[in-house]
Amino acid sequence: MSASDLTGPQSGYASAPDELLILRTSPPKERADAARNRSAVLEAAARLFGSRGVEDVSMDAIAAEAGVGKGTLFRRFGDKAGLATALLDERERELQERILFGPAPLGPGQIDDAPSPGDRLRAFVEAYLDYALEHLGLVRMSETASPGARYRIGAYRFWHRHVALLLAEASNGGTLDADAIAHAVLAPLAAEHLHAVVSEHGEDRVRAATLTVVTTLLAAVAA
Amino acid sequence: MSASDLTGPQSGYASAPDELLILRTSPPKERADAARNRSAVLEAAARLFGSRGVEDVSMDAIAAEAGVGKGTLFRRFGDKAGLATALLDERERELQERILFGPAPLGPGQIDDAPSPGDRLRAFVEAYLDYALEHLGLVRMSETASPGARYRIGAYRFWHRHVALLLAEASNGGTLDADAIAHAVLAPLAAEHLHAVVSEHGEDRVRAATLTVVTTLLAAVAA
DNA sequence: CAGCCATCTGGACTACAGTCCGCTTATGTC
DNA sequence: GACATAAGCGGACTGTAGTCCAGATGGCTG
Repeated sequence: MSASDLTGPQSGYASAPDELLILRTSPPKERADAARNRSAVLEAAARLFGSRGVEDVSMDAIAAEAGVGKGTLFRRFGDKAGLATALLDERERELQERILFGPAPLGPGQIDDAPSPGDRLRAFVEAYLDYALEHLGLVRMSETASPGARYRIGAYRFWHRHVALLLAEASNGGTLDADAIAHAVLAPLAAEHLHAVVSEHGEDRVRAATLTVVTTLLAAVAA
Repeated sequence: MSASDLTGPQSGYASAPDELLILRTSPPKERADAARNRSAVLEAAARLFGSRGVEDVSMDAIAAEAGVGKGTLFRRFGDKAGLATALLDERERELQERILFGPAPLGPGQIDDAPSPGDRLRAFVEAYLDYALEHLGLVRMSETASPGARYRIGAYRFWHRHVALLLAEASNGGTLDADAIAHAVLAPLAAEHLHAVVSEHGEDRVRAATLTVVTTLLAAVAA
């Protein structure tokens, strides 16, 4: 679920632009008070996360800061992971659009500068690391606040499909279980993993190591 | 911490046999009542986890079933993750010993049948998957019950060191950041990841995909 | 055996995530 | 403008992880 909340007018839209057309039916209008509360919550959450850390802010505190009841907060965002996801929504969407429509090597580029799938995959890993490391606290909360959250949110499905498609393309007809291998490629991009490893080795080494693994995989797959 | 509790007589012993000698000082004797309670808790926990699932058993329930107070439970095992770790202790230790001292290709073998580091690494991944998939509920609890738990427990350090050593050996003097890459290799072995991917693709595909990634990495590293 | 004290005990207590449901209010209709 | 009704609201409530500390107890020492 990468839409900014669970019940707003955009609810039901798939997270990825390439799926935008699927469910255009009946965008139910959002009531004025609902809209007011929604933005109040998001602003309050951003404020609190900024001043104390993401870890140290309770849902009660957010509700109080926003001046709404707890029930409202939870009905709107489902749980803590959903709230984090909503806050990340814009950044995430932007990255997804660059991947789908942007310039090479991250995006498909133009006909005359089409990048290789391998280049696109490496570019994806770098861009994703930029995104995740910049907002690590939030991403981590969105992935771990409830068990299994990472694999349920729509964004993960998007990354997974993207990686699987590129792997299949790179293998060029080889018998490769692209779906399953894509999960393995995404595993070291989990926020929990990044958090632990970055604090041990620093961002640069983590970036380099992740790229090494992906690059060697691509080399073997293309052969 | 792979010892079976936090305060018992073995506390302070490092988890891996190759570190056993480091801290032999003052194994404080465990009081009889403490020992009784410790095994009561472990038995109660095993019983409850077996009958309901690991997810659906609260610490209160375990304390009640064991006939001890909550304070005792938490002082002994730290938190839910620690309790799970204690329950896994024996199995984990056994695997660690096979790795350090057992027959090839998982262990170092004898002088005349010494396996290659690549073979040992593949054997490790297979053996670890056997272990983790067999006890997935418990392993998952031990890794996720508290945030960052996976990377704090001694067992992870052991697996990491083992993988890093094998990678370094396999690269045969190449300039390889074995420590950082070892983390990336271990990422798809996280219980949370296994849980999600196995329920999507099944054990066989997950095993195959993980081995594919490791194998391609080894091929590139050795070259 | 008596006394001392470190260790251990257990349940009351806090804080937090998440649920529930009776009440309020915005909005479309006549 | 009044009404009907669906949508939304919020705070009381529940269940759980984890903390704390006053008192009990086991095990050493003389």
